[in-house]
Amino acid sequence: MNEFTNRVPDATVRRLSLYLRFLEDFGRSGVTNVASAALAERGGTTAAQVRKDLSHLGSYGKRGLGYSVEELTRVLRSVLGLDSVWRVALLGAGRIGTALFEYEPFRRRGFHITTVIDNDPAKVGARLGDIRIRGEGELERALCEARIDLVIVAVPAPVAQGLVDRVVEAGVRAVLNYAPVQLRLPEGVALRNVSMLVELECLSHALARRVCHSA
Amino acid sequence: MNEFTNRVPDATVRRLSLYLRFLEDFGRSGVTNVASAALAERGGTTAAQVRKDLSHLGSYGKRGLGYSVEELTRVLRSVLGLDSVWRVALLGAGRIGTALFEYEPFRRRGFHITTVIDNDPAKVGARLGDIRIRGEGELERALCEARIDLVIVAVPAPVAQGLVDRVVEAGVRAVLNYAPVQLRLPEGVALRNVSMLVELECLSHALARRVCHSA
DNA sequence: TTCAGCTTGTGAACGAATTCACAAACCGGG
DNA sequence: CCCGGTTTGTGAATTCGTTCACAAGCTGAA
Repeated sequence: MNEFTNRVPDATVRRLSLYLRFLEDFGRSGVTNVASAALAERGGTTAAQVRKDLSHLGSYGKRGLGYSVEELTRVLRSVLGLDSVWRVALLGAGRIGTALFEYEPFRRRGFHITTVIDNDPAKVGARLGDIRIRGEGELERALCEARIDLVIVAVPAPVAQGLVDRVVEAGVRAVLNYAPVQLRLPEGVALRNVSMLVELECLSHALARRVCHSA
Repeated sequence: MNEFTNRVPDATVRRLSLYLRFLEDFGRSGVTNVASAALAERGGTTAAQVRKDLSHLGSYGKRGLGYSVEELTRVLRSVLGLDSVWRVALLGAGRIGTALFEYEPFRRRGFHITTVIDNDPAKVGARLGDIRIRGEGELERALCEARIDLVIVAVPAPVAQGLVDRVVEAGVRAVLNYAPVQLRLPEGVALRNVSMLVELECLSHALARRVCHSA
């Protein structure tokens, strides 16, 4: 199974991201080989699942031995597109936006936020780290000048769709959305939603049902 | 199909959370009835999906008419456990923790953060909003006094597991984890992970492989 | 070399979630 | 009341993801 013949299922990609983190930990601890069972134990899944996931990428394990931590780390980084730097623009410099901007792991993984946009006149011109916050009017120019690959949306829900339409028009093909709206994008633009509320509400559902059952 | 006979599939619960948001919007716009097709259009899914999802809760639609916005809103709030206030503790008052603390929609939905813990001596005693930040040593006492239902973990990865063990020991049954680790919890405790990195890495995978995913 | 002990890679079985397709139900008008 | 237009609720079919089970392959030791 060649890594270019088949697309990698979505559920698998999410786990690859976890495996990579575990591999980096193993590497730091000086472990050189790791079995599917060890990765599974660490990630709360099963050895069969790990092997099936990795089999989508090709055949990088050695029977009887497991996987080379170094090699598999390299392969995962490549499959996840982490061996180049991605130029990222942040839309919205509010609480969430600022927290994301300052989130160290992003930069460590090669996601460089080089552009920040906010439509609050009080913020335009101010600095976030060493980036000057630019106004909404400069959106297209900023995206183009900085050759942005990916946009993080952290603006209030009502203005998100309008901004994203312009972002897509400007040629950006990947959007990470923190705004609590369902964005509509044309085919060919990758979208990922991170909803603070959805996960919390899943938990409250679990809590509420549990109470019911024990009663 | 009665709402207490069957458990609601996980994938469905996540969508219910979205539907609720749409219903609230519809309600504000004065719409009184809504068809599955309208909810689907708004949520980027299909009418059949919406009906299947809602059928897990019971039979609240009227054929030929659709769903009563008011009634369905009430039902969803109830199923998601949103008609009571949940007492929430926040572990970690760093960038992420602070942003979460100030995230308005949490409070609007009945998630009240009444306790904040941080192990940085410089922060202990300081205030976040009108809450006094308490030290790690007071964890158990604070959880117990405030009768906490749910904990949000926003501490650095290395200390997360240790804290969560104590939280579970203290009787908390739901954990929302923002730390980039895979937490291990006993049966019966609900866990949800929000990973800033996983979603971003899915996008970079899509960009690198020229595969388009939507979510 | 051969053997014992592990561990991978993968077809096949299984299970879960989504989509399809249509009978049943409802409304308003004539 | 009956009919035409509409929309739900749901079995059946399908697609997608996970788990099982085992042959094949590697290592190190004798």
